[in-house]
Amino acid sequence: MTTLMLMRPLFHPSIEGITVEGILHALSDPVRVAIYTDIVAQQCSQNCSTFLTVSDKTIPKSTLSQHFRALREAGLIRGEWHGVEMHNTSRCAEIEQRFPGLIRAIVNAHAIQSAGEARAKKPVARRPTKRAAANK
Amino acid sequence: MTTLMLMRPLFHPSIEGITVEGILHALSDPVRVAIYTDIVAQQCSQNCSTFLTVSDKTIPKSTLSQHFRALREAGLIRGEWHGVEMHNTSRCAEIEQRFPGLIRAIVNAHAIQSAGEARAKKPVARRPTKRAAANK
DNA sequence: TTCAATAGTTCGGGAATATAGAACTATTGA
DNA sequence: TCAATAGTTCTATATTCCCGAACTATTGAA
Repeated sequence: MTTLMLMRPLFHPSIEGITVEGILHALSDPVRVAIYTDIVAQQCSQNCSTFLTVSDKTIPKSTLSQHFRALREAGLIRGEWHGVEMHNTSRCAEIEQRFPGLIRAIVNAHAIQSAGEARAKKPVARRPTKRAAANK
Repeated sequence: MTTLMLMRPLFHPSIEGITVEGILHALSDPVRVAIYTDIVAQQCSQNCSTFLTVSDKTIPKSTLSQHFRALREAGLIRGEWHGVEMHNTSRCAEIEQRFPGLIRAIVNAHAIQSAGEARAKKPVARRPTKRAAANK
């Protein structure tokens, strides 16, 4: 006799149930924030398997599933089944109502950081210093 | 022969070393965000023992010490020894330069949430509904 | 100088949380 | 009916968090 695995329904918090701590915790993970900013950027919904690799790193799908759950239960995204696949949309309009400016500030800060990292990684995009030119 | 405990110097990240993830993670804890908002509110510095109780809950001082370290190493506060006690000041001006609007949005969101919780807890501050009045 | 008091840190182990492989569910299309 | 696909749940391991106990470091008083 084997214990059965049941597929429980998705949980989404109400607007009042959404907390700042929950949002910050959910977005304090690099994989989750990458997923979330992508979902926000594409107004259209994004499904799980779009993110099997995040910034050149392969994410196991069980881990991905947990990340999506974390985002969902923090109230950041809404997921709904369309046949065998899930459609995810951001709830940023609702959150904007409860916590004005919060999501925008976080997404913006993340963009600034990513831009900085990209600049640091690709020195070709930078005007080389005299010293660097001499070392070449 | 006992292994000795050494008191290593405080670490503070440089501005470039501060990350969004780090900030969000540090502020995703209710105790830490309470400490931080207090330090931001009082421009003057706050020492550890001010926070032995946070929202009617006693926090052990070892735990508090860890929380202060987390805030420090996320780049949110700067701590410096003044004799036997530590003075903590917020680094929000620096962070504002790197991630404009981020801290303000988070502190503001937290204030909104706290106000909502306070309203929910003290029904006297709310105009009672007819139904509530009838049940009285 | 010595010692007690004070403020905070570090250590260690138990609790909670995160990661990821394997097995599973549920839907679709052939 | 069945294989393929998309995602979830289970489980074991790894990491992180919490807090009591022991410790460091400074100050002020005897």
